[in-house]
Amino acid sequence: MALSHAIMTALLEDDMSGYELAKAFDISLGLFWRASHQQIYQELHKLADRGWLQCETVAQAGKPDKIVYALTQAGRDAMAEWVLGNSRVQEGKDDLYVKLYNLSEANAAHLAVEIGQRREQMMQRLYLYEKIRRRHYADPDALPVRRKGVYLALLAGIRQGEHFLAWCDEAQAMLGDIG
Amino acid sequence: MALSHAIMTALLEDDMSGYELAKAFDISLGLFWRASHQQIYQELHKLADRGWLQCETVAQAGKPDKIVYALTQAGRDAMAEWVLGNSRVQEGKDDLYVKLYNLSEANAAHLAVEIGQRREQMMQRLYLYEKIRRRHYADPDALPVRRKGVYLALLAGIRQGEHFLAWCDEAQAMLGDIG
DNA sequence: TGGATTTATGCAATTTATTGCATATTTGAT
DNA sequence: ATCAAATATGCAATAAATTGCATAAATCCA
Repeated sequence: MALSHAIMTALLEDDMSGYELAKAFDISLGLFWRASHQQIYQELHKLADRGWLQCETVAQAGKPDKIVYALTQAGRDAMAEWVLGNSRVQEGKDDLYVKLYNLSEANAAHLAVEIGQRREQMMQRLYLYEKIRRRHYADPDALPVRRKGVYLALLAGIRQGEHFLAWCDEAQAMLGDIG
Repeated sequence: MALSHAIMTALLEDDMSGYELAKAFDISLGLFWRASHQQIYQELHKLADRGWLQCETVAQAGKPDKIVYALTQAGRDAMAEWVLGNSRVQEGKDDLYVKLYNLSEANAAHLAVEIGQRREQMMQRLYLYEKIRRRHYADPDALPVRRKGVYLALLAGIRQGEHFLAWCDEAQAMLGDIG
């Protein structure tokens, strides 16, 4: 299980509540890992039970209380060990490509629309990630070690996104000739 | 659930047994969907129960019998309808990127090795996909409609792979300066 | 004839992920 | 006052995926 590791990674620098984590997963780490808030809350309980996280209820002005989680030393040790193990790729699964195998005159127009929507979503994401990159990773070689890793991950996401946009254009051009 | 649709897509042109499907998922469709043979066999039962597939035991010379599955008309109809619905992206989940967020002097060398392994795997895949492309999709505009869709999916996979190789090189260069 | 390998299919337990609720606090608008 | 929306946390049922077996026919090699 690696959702736990994704969560602990998000907690490396900042302590966070489940709610904050859920939002963090939409942005920074979201390119590489998705998780619902239900999953996150459940995992947080498990990690706290295992002693890798500790939690504390924090009162807030103008908002309900929150439960803030922080990595314990045991948690940090577990992470350090995990990084040295072998990674597992969980290949992305995307209906869109499977649908393309079913291309016909009857659905070409629909698929062109779907691709257009995906393109739009990716544009918005890329805009966000590019902003982060320009703001915090403008000079990658000057970054401290850990941040260099974050930079590389970000770079992979951005490149992937850019390639996807170009592909969308090609695909739509080709689909346009059919529908 | 869309494993069912991936399976039925694989059966669009050729009837296949579970064993053959499992192998087909490693190649052609494998860029976009992964499934274990256990999952496939189970899904085949469900689809047959639902009337979307029909099966037939076929004796083979020099091999055990196999159970070959074929799309029924109901199955084809269900597929045609499904394509017109909204797609769901299941974002890829990859430990490697999460690990990069944990980069340190202690693990930079290990991560460089992991990236090298991934690069190698992707090279082999790309070699296969490029071969398919050159052999069967050399002139995309001349393809029949359905094959154009397959071409577009293949193209997406190849582009993604090529970008990944380039990223690996960059990442290894950066990691080399650390470890 | 015994043993490894490939082909071929499957069950069962467990872990992960999704879906659909349920609840409660606080702000701000009507 | 009430109602919507954002914040915040959670349970339970189901679906999907993974992991670890188990079986069996046929080939090939020693």
